[in-house]
Amino acid sequence: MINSSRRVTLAQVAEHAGVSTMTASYTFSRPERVSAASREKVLTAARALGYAGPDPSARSLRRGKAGALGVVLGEHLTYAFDDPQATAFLAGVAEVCAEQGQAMTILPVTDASTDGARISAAAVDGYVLWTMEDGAPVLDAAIATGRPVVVHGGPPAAGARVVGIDNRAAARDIGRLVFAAATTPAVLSFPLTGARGAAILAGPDPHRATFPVTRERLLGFRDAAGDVGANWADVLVAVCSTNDAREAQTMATDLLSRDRRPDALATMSDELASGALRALAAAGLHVPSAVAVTGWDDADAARTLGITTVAQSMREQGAACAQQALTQTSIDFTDQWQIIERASTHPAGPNP
Amino acid sequence: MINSSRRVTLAQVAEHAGVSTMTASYTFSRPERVSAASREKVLTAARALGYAGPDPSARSLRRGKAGALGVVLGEHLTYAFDDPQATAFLAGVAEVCAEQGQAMTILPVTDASTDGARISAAAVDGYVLWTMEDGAPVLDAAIATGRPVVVHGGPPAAGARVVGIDNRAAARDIGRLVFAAATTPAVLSFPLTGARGAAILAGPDPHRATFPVTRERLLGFRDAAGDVGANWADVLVAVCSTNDAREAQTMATDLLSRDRRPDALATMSDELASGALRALAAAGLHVPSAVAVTGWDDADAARTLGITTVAQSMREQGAACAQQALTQTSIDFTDQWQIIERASTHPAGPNP
DNA sequence: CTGTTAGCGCGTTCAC
DNA sequence: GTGAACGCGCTAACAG
Repeated sequence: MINSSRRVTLAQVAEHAGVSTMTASYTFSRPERVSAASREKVLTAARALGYAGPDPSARSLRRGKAGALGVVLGEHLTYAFDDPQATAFLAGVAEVCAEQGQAMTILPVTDASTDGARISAAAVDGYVLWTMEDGAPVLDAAIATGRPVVVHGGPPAAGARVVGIDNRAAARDIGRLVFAAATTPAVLSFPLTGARGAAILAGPDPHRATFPVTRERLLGFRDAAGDVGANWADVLVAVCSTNDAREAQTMATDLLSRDRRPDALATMSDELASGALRALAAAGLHVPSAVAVTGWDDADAARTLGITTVAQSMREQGAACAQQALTQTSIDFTDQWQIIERASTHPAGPNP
Repeated sequence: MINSSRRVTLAQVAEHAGVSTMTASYTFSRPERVSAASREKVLTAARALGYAGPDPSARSLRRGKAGALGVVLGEHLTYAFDDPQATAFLAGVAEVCAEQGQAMTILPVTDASTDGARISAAAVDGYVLWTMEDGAPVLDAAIATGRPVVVHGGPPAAGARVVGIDNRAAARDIGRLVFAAATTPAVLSFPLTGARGAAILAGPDPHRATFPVTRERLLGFRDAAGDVGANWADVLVAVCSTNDAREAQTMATDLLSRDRRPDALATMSDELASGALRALAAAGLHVPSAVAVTGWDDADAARTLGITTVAQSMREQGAACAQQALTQTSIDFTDQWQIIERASTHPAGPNP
């Protein structure tokens, strides 16, 4: 006997069961507060009427909780799901959501004019943001809702917590390693801004980068170049438009054809480093004796190809972001990174 | 002048602006229906009070729309985000959600006893399900909500649409190709059930598989074995517990050590096929002359390693699922697959 | 273009 | 253990 009308309500179920609405309500939210007999009557009535449980929106309104964590990926979603780092991060977020019984709501970002509205229109209890540019309107929109906001990798903002490693310190450390014996250091970089143009720049001001993570890493590489006595103005920075080995190979090939051929290549990902290795192999240049190379992330490729890299766990960082957004606890990741030395760099000497 | 009280409501904003609640409401949902002057007053008041826009849950309740599509991944979320096919599918779903201005709510599935409740408690307008087992309670829970349900790959269920290719037909086709010159065909399979045990079985009944996609492919391989005159009861099926090349390599090595060494290996993914190729290389067996091999999906690995495979677009299937759940349109994917012949099989002769 | 009325479906509150 | 009112915050439908 299935009720074919618009929608079945709790009140109807209660009436059908011959109990008050509240008894029916308790049957679904706190079954232990209802006598077994009443519970049975309610559940039977629910089945008879095709009632699948309390309406989620009504429940959210009344309780003041949405039961979901909002996740905003700064990149176009296509990129995001293609990027292993991003999916590892999402897996971490998802894990915590599952533990806490929360849904995970991914908020698509498309064009700046409507994004803010979509962010504030989302029925979520907090936000986790990934790869935000400086001054991203989405970040402001999230903060404006008054709900907890955690942003991975920055930028810092009043009303938002930042989770992530100290990219500058890590870049300086690995930069010293790869640049150690070099006379002509160079860098393979992520895009500096959302405009995403590929280009080769000589000693660009790191502050031109509006992606905080990229900026911090450039700053660290610049520190490292200084540490080994190189002049940053002479350091070529090849900016790739995407985190893609093929493009990195092209850019690296270009770098290697320059008059002053680089003899050390610090890159911002193992993916970019893989591309660089291919370019070096094609050019017949030995690694690390002719050119030293480093990556970032300690992805599978780094292990397979023997790339010295910065290890960090995106998955744990994703979990920490979710944790903080959901429970207001605080977890510090600043020092949660580690240099993994492999064959793509000269063995480090004793520390000075 | 920021209001520090609990929560700012539309009515408060309206009062502060000196207009009616409805004028304030229209300012946010249909700005064009409000005079510029009123709109300005409302927006100013909103800013003054720190009002970030209408409460999403209240709006959902009133409108009867959640503005979100629910996505349920049958696997533990960890696996899901690690699997390139799953992320491609999600990217397709996300793309359509973004187009339609809908959020994408991922519903974590953990233990069967509470999953159903979480499904029906989600504030979503429809469901897309991925990798469901026969009789999955989650599927029933989704259908019971009365909202549109689309399930990728099956199982078929009253009240749910199924999207996916004809796996049996595709398996039969590629099976004929790989088994063509074989006397001892064998199969490398996904898990048959959620229990996920690894094992080598001789001619198992395909209906033992409770994952519909796996079942259909086994049926197709069995058809193909019959087509080339092999006795299914003699066909060894190595069931891997995960879609992982390393495990596949182990299982393939085991297969190859058997008395009647297989001379053709049909696998259910390019990942499994990659593992098989490694095992064959290690055993010094030439592909395809000693052993022919096929994969499935046309992933990067298939291109790189020259694996004959079934090409299908998970991304498009994800998009189609979302489209159907959101707009009730219907898209047929049955025939949207294609055999890509590469070096891992003997060239096909003219069709009989 | 603006205002009034009347709930959306539920759960907290406080009685019994 | 159960029930009756009330309102969470908003917007459809209708006047005016």
